Amino acid sequence: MKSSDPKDLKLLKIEKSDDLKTHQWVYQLLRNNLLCGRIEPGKPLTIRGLAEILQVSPMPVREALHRLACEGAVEVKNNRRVIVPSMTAEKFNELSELRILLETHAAEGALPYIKQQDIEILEQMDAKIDTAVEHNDVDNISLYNQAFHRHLYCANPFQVAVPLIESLWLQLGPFSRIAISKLEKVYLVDRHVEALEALRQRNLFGLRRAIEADIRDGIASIKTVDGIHDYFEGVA
Amino acid sequence: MKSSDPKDLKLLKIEKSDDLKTHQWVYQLLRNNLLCGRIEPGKPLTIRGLAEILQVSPMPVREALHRLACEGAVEVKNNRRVIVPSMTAEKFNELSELRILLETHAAEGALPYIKQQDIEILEQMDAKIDTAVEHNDVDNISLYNQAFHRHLYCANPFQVAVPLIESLWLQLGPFSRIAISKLEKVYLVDRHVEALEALRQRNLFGLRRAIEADIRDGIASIKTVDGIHDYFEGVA
DNA sequence: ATAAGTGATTTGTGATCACAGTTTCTGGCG
DNA sequence: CGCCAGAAACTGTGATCACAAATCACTTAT
Repeated sequence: MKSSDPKDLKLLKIEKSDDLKTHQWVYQLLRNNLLCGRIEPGKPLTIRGLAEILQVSPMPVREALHRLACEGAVEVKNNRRVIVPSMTAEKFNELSELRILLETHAAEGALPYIKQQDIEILEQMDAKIDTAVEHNDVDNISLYNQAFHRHLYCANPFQVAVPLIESLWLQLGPFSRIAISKLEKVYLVDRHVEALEALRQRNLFGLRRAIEADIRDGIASIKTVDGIHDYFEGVA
Repeated sequence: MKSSDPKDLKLLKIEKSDDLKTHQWVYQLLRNNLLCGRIEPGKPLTIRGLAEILQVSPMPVREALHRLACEGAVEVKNNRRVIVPSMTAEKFNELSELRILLETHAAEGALPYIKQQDIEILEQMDAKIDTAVEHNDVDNISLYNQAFHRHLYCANPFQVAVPLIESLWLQLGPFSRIAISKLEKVYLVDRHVEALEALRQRNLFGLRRAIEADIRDGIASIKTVDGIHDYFEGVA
């Protein structure tokens, strides 16, 4: 069996709730698997192949793939082949810089709307992250971390940056996951504690600094991976 | 005839080149019409209605609408009705701030890659903008202006911010157009000349300042529109 | 006359089919 | 043994149909 066989995929399934349209279910499922790095860069994805794996008709898969392509999570080649884009060092740096730009801005915009209840929710989320870090549960570290950031930014009811930020996460996801999975142990200074403290004090500059530090820690952590350069561009 | 009739649409058609897929043609057509403000906020769009107007099957229209929804150009309501989102003052300010953030960043990243040839192309584009301004040709002012900015940012081959920026343009487009069309005469200090001068001198800070000034001028120009607040939120 | 109820129409979604372009496999030639 | 042509399989795209949900319009009861 060729390694590029579109059907050679171990997908993390999620249950399909009834109020979810089929194409939304397929989209979220593929999205999760991309963020988890379960679908590696360079992997060709086909509509019919995925439809067979997921036991749905090709139509909802078509829509989900188009949406993911629109968000930059997958790339439609000229040959109309759909693949997970490979990462380059320059692209990685650029995406990281954009994350810092947009997320510090989003945090700043959210600060005035943060209520005590939000802080409590964020504390609970951070606790879940800590637990995941203890267990070295890379999947949940990513998922809970994103949930933490999303809840913070979405406190601003006039938020429009979050979709852009999620697009960045989607593009960084597959690569980050592969890199992080090479780490023996994920160790991070808990910048979320600093962010929470800044939220309580309504300290705008402190919040921006905590968010930026949080993102930069993640980047630095990835860059400590031994032989990280092998994972840029030319992944077989 | 009800004003909300989906078929009551005067769409600006574009010729369909042969190497363009039908759904891409529909997408670009709708995109242009949205940017031109020809489809006003609040207008309901239906798949079958558009398919009949454009004389294509519902399928490519479905894909085009989904893509536009993904980019924030149209909004899919809970009732699965698709409408052009209305603008609020807060959303407008937020989108404008994000434009400044992302575009100054993109300009900075592009500067090292700008060649003499690029500067000449940009000069020609700026001349076309000037001509459009003279003739008060709002359609082309927008189009050429976007082309100018896009060419500048895309000089960086590792560019990843442009899709995000284009999403912002799409969300601002319909509203800006309606606002600008109320102006008797578009008058702007030509910040592009300043940007070009900064490019020649490889002046990073000057370039950022020119881009920011260019965007802020546009915002200020829109805000001079008499009764601008009538066009926020509750457009009939 | 107004408002609630009910049937008819329209909507988006998903499935299936036909088709053109691409890739891949295969068989025959140099 | 290597290489290239041709066929077979596969891919994405677009069209059409069936269906459930939502909307609209008309009727009816108060």
